[in-house]
Amino acid sequence: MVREDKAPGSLGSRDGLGDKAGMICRAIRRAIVEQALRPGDRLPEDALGERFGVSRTIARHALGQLGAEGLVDLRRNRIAVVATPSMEEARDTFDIRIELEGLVVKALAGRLEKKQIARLREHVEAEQAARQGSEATSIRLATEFHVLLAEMTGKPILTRYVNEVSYRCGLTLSTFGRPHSSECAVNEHSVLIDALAEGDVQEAMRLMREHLEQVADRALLVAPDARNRELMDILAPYAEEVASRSKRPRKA
Amino acid sequence: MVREDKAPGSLGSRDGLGDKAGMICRAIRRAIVEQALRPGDRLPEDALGERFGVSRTIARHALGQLGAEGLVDLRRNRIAVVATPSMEEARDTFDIRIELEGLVVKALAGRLEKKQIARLREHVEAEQAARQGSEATSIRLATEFHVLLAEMTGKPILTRYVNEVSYRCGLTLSTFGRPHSSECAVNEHSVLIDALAEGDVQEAMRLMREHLEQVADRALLVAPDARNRELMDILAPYAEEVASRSKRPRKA
DNA sequence: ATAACTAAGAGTGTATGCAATCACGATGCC
DNA sequence: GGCATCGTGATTGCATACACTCTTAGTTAT
Repeated sequence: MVREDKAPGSLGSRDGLGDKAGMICRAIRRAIVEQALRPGDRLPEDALGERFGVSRTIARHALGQLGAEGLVDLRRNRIAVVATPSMEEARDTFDIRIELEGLVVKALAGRLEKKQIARLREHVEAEQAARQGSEATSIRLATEFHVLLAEMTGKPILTRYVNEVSYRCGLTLSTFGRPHSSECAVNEHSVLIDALAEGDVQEAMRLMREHLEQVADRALLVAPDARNRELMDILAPYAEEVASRSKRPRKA
Repeated sequence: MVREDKAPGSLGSRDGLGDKAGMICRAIRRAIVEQALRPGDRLPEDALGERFGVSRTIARHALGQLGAEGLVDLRRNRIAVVATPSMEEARDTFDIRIELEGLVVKALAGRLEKKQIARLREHVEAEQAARQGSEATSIRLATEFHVLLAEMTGKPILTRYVNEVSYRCGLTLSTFGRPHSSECAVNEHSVLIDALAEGDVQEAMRLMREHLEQVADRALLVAPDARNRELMDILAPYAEEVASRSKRPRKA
């Protein structure tokens, strides 16, 4: 045996964590993107460990990773919570996403093999099918479409970053977005594939940018009325009124 | 007291780790960018813990973070080592960096306050001064210039990513770059500040892109002869010849 | 009744211990 | 002499234990 393993210095499928911590990370990421976990939800180390059948050590390690990815907020001596991106951060994240996925498109346009195109169309079909199913699956599949594209570039670092910002965008959607805001995205995915297959870089770039702008708009423009968490700023005008009733029905 | 803390959902200065793990992370990052730690160098948990006066638990946590950032390679049951980016990953990283720092420039051009400009010029002066000092300091300051720019955008996520790719680029330089390859970068920093101060977005973007392309070229074009690590691909053509001598003088 | 104070419970921060795995030199075989 | 095998030390994977901090409910004083 000549020792060839996989790749010496590449962080191919990141999560260098043993495996168990990686499992927890993946589970939580998925729960977040499917909005089963929502911003502000608590993630106590004990509970996580017990739920996944591991010790607090592992759960803690996993939380550390998720914290580094910006999906959970870690504050000293405080229970970890699912991150609540600010409006500013959200806009920031989408801007970055647009640039990164621009790189993806540039790398892919005209270079997709038939098999890859088929794989993409297959995924879009799954997205179509999911529109009648649970919204959670819809959102997850939409996110995974972008991840899939990134993976096809074969560029590990780019893939990793697209992955990360995509999940963060899912979190943003969860924070600010209205329900069913990912309606028409499926068609946009479809025409994007067309452009990529045809090799029209300019058009593909334009489509991707437009698509992401629209996703961002759908996610961000409806912020004020859609959610009632972190309402510090929304409530500010009413502060005096509220001051009378001192009870706060905070969710368990 | 009304509890206003700092910012609820922002990962301001990341490293959510208690403090000690964050210390280790910062120390190792710095050591890497200063090329005191070089690709492939081993980072055993015990040794780290002892060196920093903490237990293996903390060292391990820190390594986890660095692994997530792609600065160290974490493989199960293996000693952590400083990452050795492949040529492909290196190119990849620089591409991403160019896009991200493009965002920085776009956000900054014409919007810099006098104080900020002064701060930047001050930094460039420090870079100038360091050219006569140790190369380690030069490289670190050059990296920190870009980080400083990113911070001035006030965009936390963008700052975080620029930070990460910048450090990764430092690692790339360490892997492929020739000594003294950051010679003229200082001037490029200086003219970039001019363009930013003047508010010429187009010119600033062009300068930044050109600057980074040149940094990449200096770092990557000299790969074949400068270093003899990870020479799998370089040696491929000579494989038959090499087959005779089976000794491999691997460094301790 | 309200507000400040206090004490118990909950949860994190960190160190340590043990089992499992790996690296590497020693040993034996061809 | 070269090559495979084995055993020991080195190192990681993981769980547990304890100290410290924060939260919160109960309590007392005003």
